[in-house]
Amino acid sequence: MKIQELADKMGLTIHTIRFYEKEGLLDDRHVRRERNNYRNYSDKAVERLKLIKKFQSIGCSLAELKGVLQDHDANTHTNQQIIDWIRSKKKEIESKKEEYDQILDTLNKMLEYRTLLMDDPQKAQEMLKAWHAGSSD
Amino acid sequence: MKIQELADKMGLTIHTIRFYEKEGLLDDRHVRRERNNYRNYSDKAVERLKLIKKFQSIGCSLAELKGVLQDHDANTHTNQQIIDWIRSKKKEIESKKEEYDQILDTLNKMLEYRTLLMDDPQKAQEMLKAWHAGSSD
DNA sequence: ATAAACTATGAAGTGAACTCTAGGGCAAGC
DNA sequence: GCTTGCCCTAGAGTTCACTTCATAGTTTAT
Repeated sequence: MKIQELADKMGLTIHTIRFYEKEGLLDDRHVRRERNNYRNYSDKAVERLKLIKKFQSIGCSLAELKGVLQDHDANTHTNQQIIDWIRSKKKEIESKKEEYDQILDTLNKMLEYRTLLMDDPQKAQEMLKAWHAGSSD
Repeated sequence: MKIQELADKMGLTIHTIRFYEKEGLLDDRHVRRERNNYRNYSDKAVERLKLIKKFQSIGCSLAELKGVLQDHDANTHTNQQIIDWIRSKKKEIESKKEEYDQILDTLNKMLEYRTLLMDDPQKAQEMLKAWHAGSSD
C-alpha cells in the first residue's frame, strides 16, 4: 500500500504518517521500501495507526504513546502494571472532566443572569450583587 | 502597584502580565508609567486580570478573549448576542466533555478486560473476541 | 558607595503535533 | 516524449501561551 492510499484509509495526511515514522511510532513491520524508495505499508501499519489513534483518543501524547507502544511490542509490563496505568489515566481524564463541569457551571450562571436581564433587570441586578458578595468573584 | 506586587496578587509572573499588555489585553485604564518608566497598575488591572482568568477558565483563547474584552469595553453587543455566544460556548464545552466520556468508556472496558484477565483468562479471551466482532475496533 | 533587588526592552526559545515548502525523482497516459 | 500526478528528503513554518535571555537602567538596603 502506498502512502496516499494509507492516508486516505486512515483519514490522515501523508505528512502525518511520515511524521509518525520519524517519531519512531512505525518500524519495519509497518513500512518497507520498494526499489524506487517509495514506502510500502503492510496491513500491520493500518493496525498500528488504529492503535495510535485509540491511544491518542484516550489522551496520550505522542511521547507517552511511544513508550506505551514500545512496551506493548516488547511485552514489558505485567497485567497489574497495565491496570495501574489505566487507573491513573482514568483519574487524569476524570479531573479534566471536572474542570469542564466547572466551566459549564460558570457558563450556566452567566446565561441565567443574561436571561434574567431580559425579563427582569431588577432581579438580575440582585443576582449580580449576591454573586459578588458570595464568591471570590 | 508595581508589577511584582500585581503578579503576586494574581498568581501570575511579571512576564505573563507584560505579555498580556503586549497582546492588547490591558490598556491605560490598567497600566500607566511612572517618571522612571516603571509600570504602575491600578485596581482596574486586578479586575481586568480576574476577568481574563475567568474567560480563560471557560475555555477562551487569548485571541478570542481579546475580541470579547474589546466588545465588552465598547459595549458592542446586545444581550441577545451575548446569550447566543454563551450558548455556543456551552455547546463547545459539552462536546469536549462527551469526548472525555468516550475516553472513559474505553478505559473502563480496558480495565474490565485486564481485571478479568487476572481472574478468568478464559472469559477475558471471549470478551476480546466479542469486542472485535462487535465494534469497528 | 556599592551591592542586591527590582524594573525595563526586544528578541529568541519552548513544546506539541503537525503542516508546508523547495527541489528533486519516478510512473502512467496520450 | 511530454504532461500530470504521484513519491522522496531535509528542513522551515505554524499555533498557543507563555518563558527565558541579554542587556541595561533604577531603587533600596547596608
